[in-house]
Amino acid sequence: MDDSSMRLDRAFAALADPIRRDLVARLAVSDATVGQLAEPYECSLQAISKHVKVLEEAGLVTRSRDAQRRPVHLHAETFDLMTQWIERYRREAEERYSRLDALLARTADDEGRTDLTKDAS
Amino acid sequence: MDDSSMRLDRAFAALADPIRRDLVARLAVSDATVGQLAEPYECSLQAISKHVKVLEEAGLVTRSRDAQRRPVHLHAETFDLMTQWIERYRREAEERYSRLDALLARTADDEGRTDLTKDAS
DNA sequence: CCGTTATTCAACCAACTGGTTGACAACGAT
DNA sequence: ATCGTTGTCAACCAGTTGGTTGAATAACGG
Repeated sequence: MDDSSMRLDRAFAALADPIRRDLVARLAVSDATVGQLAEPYECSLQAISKHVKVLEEAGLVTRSRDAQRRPVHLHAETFDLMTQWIERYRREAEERYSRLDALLARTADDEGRTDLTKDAS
Repeated sequence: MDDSSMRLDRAFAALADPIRRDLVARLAVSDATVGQLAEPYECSLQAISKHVKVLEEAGLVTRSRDAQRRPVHLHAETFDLMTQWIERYRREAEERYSRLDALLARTADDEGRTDLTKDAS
């Protein structure tokens, strides 16, 4: 629904592919064109072009124009968004684990459904 | 190919869905059973059961047994793996951006293909 | 044993994804 | 103007995903 949710959808989906993660890793070293990016892989140039497009629509890279070349650059901002989302819940998970809260996990007092992992009738 | 790559595949793919991210957000507050997790959504319980399975196979949650219930807990470790991956490249992207390295981006001296965004014949 | 609760399995379906090939567009060089 | 380079678009295909429903399993409470 929400816009930042769709951005996260696309960003996570984009990185859920080893080739695209590899592209990101290589772009961290240096900007590159689609042709250069495609070179090391067995697959077609078109396939890589698609991958780059996915990364671009996810906001993970941007592109400029230089003659017929369209160099690709990493775009930090969206990585930041992802980190923030993950870190928020990683921290919770860690804290709850270290406090052994898991054993007393409880909420549910708004509906018929009352107990959680332990009985409480 | 590599094992940690597959883990990242599954983890990123798992979070590329708003329902699953919502499940994670709710599990950060408290552990819960599949039934409790399913309640707020319009869709079937089975669908949520599948979502939880995806999260579990991605290593983002673990489950225990308590009678017929199978409470779900957040598992920090995999979040950590993701953060580390992302942060590594976010940092690069940011540094390169602030140094305006983008303008001089160059590598390629190992093959016939020589120049990048600028000519160098 | 039998019923209830909690959850999963199985089969199916529509939509999406990652790959292919072939044609085409954009630009620079000649 | 035409050619080579660089990249995209379009159509297609196989495999995966997210959802459905209905049946099955697991664990407890009589």
